[in-house]
Amino acid sequence: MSTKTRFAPSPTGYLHVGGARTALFSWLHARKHGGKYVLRIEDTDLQRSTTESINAILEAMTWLGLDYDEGPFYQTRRFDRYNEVIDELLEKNLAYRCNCSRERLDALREGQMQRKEKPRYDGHCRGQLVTDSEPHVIRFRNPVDGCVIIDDQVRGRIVFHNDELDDLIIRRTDGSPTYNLTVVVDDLDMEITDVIRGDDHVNNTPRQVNILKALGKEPPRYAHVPMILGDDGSRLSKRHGAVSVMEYRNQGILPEALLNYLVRLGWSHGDEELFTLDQMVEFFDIKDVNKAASAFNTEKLLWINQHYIKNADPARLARLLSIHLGDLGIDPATGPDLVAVVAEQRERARTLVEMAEISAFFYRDYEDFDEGAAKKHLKAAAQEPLQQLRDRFTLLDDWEKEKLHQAVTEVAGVLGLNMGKVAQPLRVAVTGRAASPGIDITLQLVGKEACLRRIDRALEYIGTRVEENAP
RNA sequence: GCUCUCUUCGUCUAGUGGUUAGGACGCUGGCCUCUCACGCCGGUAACACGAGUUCGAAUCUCGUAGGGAGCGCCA
Repeated sequence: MSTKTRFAPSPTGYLHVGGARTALFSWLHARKHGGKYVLRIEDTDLQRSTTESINAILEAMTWLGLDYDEGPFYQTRRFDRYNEVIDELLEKNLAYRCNCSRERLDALREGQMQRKEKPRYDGHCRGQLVTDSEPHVIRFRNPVDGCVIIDDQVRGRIVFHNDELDDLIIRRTDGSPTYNLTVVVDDLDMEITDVIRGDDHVNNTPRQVNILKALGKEPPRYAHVPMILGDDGSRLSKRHGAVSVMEYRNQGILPEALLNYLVRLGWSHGDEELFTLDQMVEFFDIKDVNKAASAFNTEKLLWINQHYIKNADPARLARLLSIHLGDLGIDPATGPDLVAVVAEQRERARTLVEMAEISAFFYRDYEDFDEGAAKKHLKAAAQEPLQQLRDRFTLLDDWEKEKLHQAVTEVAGVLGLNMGKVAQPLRVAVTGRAASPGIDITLQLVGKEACLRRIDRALEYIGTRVEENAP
């Protein structure tokens, strides 16, 4: 049977990075083996499932580029099928009706807790005759002895003793099927060969295997991948910053960077850090995934993101950047060619948001000088060089970087100053800050008119500052 | 509490009985340089602990400690 994996999120929120990594591993495993990858929405919890969540998850999957071959399937549309299986189990006496009240169940649990036992159903209704006409749930008749052996592809062999397990509910009083039943049926019907999921499901696995055995079916291969922790090693939550995949997009992270970061969390291939999607497919092996949970490190994600920004197609970056410029209220059509700006800025930004921020001055006059930069560079000593630069620039018709570079060099030469003494005040004058791309290309892209205007503004600033400091 | 499980630099990891315990991020010293960044060269820092097994243990075994997950008419 050819390989088939699935990603089965429950639509009770956005897609978070842990889910995304599980999806990536499943996707890679399927692609690696030339198999199929299916998407299934586990929406049987009618209370908590929302269409907004479904859309958010689909959007995130699309953004990441984790395309699926089948689905999305919705469990809520498969209730008839689940009932069919439940009825079959009931008929074969592999399941039974239970009318234990919540009160009895609560009392049972409380007693067990007090006796320091593992809380579980005591099988009270196993031999009881409960009719169809009264309110009841259906429980699976779990084997009482023997054990379940799971040869997990990442955890290795795990053994569970049946006497640790109880008779789980597979159909609620309201007639709806429960998770452990629906996964089993779906994975069976969809012919899933490899179940790759978070390791919070390890303890459910023996129950699912027992249901499978009762149905006379072979279990799939399992691979339980560890969780992702926050920067501080505790469970990942909103207080760690972004956890939603789409939030990373909003913060200017490239999807290939997020995928690359995620694949290296718990998996490695020698000393390699950077992988294209094709390389991931080539080298990935679910058996190489680590067992221990790993902490999400934003610094490293930013480093990887910068790598991809540096190497991305400038035209594509320009398209993405224009969105972030728009967030700043800037229309890139009103200034220099965005692709040219990107070419200069892409090795200076770790995210597209950063790139937008450091590129804003190309499109509009800065609000104020950066305080430290102005203090350091816009002082009396800068007056003369700036004035001379202004004079030369005014006469310059051919506004391109070679000529501009020449002008700056000449002013430095004439005044007997090194380049820094001339270029830095000029940079602060033109960009408002102490850091920017090379001064010549910066001048060229900002444009003659804006440069002259901003130099005047800087000269004015220096003028008032000199006056104030005068005795 | 019970069941399952995890443990190499701050972080992600390589390592499968013999290594100066390697790489990457971060931090840091330097080079380059008109600034920032990129790039390049260097530094920092780890086998949780304790017993075994062995000539030899990060690697095998058993404990201990610490962490995680599960124990729902949630998924």
